[in-house]
Amino acid sequence: MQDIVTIGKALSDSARVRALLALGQGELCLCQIIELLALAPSTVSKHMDVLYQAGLVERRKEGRWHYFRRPAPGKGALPVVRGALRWLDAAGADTPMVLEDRKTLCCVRRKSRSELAACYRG
Amino acid sequence: MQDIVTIGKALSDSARVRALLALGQGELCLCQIIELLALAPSTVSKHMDVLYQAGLVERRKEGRWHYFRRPAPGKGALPVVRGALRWLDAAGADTPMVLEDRKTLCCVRRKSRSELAACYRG
DNA sequence: TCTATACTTCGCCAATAATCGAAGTATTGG
DNA sequence: CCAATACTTCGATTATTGGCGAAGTATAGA
Repeated sequence: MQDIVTIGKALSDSARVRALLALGQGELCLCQIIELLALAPSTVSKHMDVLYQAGLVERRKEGRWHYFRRPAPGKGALPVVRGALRWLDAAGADTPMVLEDRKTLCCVRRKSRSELAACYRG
Repeated sequence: MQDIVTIGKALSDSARVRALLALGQGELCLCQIIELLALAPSTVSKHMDVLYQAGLVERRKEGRWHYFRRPAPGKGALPVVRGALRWLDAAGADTPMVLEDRKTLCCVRRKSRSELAACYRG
């Protein structure tokens, strides 16, 4: 019950939903998500923490980079979380925003570290 | 995409989630939902409107009573809505709050019109 | 037609949430 | 050790939301 509301809250903001759907394509570093969403680093960091607290993403730290990914569909995550992600994927499949983000992500993935780090400077 | 966020918002409040899960048991009149949630009529009315705008409930007016129900699982409602309700039912199944509400609802259903209308007076 | 009922809408307030920039922390390459 | 990087946390601001009671609306029964 509290799970449901927490997950509902997590899915009640378009930035978070976009991030989650983008993660459907695979793991991303925070700076890549910042680039995708075009929001301030502190804002994106907070959004990702909301998703993490809800169990919708896992975090991994590699040096100074923080990576986020979906829990593997098969294992680990609570059924309520897996169900939410299944719903999200079905609901988001090939909607205009998702397709656009997918295109943006292709560009983002090609960017170098220093290009991505620009968000912290300017 | 906007659908997802709208549904997410609708599911981000425990009063609305409880109402939706209660409606899984069948149609309810607003005053019954007011009784279940123990909130002011205006508050509950607003909550039900949020659910309605998200497509998660249908409304029916019979005289002065306003009834709410889930869209039939098989037809009408958008797939995104049906998926959300399926997820909700799986996630909410037999959680303590749901079981308690189910018990409360049994009492509520037994109440007379004038007993239910008490919420509008005091 | 008048009154009671069962709502909805409005106006307000308090609490929560989204956003940013600035300051703080951890890591790492020089 | 120092500077730069890649964050996170803090503090402030603004926007949104949840809550209530009071006033408004629609229906029904006397």
